[in-house]
Amino acid sequence: MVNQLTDQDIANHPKVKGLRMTRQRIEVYKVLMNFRDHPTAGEVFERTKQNMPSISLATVYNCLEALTEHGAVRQVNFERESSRYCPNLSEHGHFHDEATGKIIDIPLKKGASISDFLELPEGAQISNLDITLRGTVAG
Amino acid sequence: MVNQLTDQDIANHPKVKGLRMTRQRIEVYKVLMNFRDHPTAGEVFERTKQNMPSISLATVYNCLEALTEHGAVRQVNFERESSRYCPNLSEHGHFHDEATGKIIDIPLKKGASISDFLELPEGAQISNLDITLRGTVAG
DNA sequence: AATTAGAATTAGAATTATTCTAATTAAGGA
DNA sequence: TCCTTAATTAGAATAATTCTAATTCTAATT
Repeated sequence: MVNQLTDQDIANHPKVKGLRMTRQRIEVYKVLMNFRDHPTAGEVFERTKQNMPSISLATVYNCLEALTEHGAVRQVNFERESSRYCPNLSEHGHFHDEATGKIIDIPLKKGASISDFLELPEGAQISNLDITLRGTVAG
Repeated sequence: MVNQLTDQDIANHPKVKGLRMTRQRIEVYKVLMNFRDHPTAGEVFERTKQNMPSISLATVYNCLEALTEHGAVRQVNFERESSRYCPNLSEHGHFHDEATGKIIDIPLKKGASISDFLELPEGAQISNLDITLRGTVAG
């Protein structure tokens, strides 16, 4: 896959404003932005090594943590599999296609509210919502 | 906590019909049914040892797997924390209270459908749905 | 340009939940 | 009771992630 975003685009992206963008963090974020297939830390490591062979796995973990804590990236978990990383920050769920293994983002319907759907306890303040689906897609 | 269900109740529970209920599986299932607080495998191990000191951790894992595969129990995951186990088989989500650490079951509203809420892809067949919330409850 | 203090990176060790292995034991039908 | 199969067990192995401690980098300030 051809990269669409330059290092400058990445380093100046509004989502990373306020985070010190080192060379390594730029590479890691670039991998996530240019291959939006929900890679694991190990996969990100393999991909960043293409451009930056000296990067270490620990650094990839550190960068992913920094990006996640900063809110530039979401960590996605399927059961206890390796965490996966996703630069799509809009509210969305994840559908794991059991036939192909692909993970696809599922947008929330406009205007829909989680409280229309769940019996939330009185006074609940939701800081985080994860919706994970498993199944197949016809076709 | 005082146990409410006897071994006979447990072994003959409709949800485990068709599953060979060994002494160990009875103990494990009893722990889940009598303490409905979403314990980890390690916590189940500690609790079953009270009644059956000879049980091994591997067996607890095996029993939990057998019960889960049989559909008598649900495995619940929060990020990459230890798996937790839940004998509530009705469709529900899980709310993780960040203040108390408690996990509570969140029923789906009657009549609500996931497709009212998410833009599912054409022809999607959902085999499994997980909804996890994190936050706090006033009070 | 040099200094410096704090942060980031690195390699490798450590951790931890879970799974695997191989041997033993138990269950339940013949 | 005997027999076959499945379940249990202890301990080793695995794998993702985190930790440690040393080094290097950054960027602000002199």
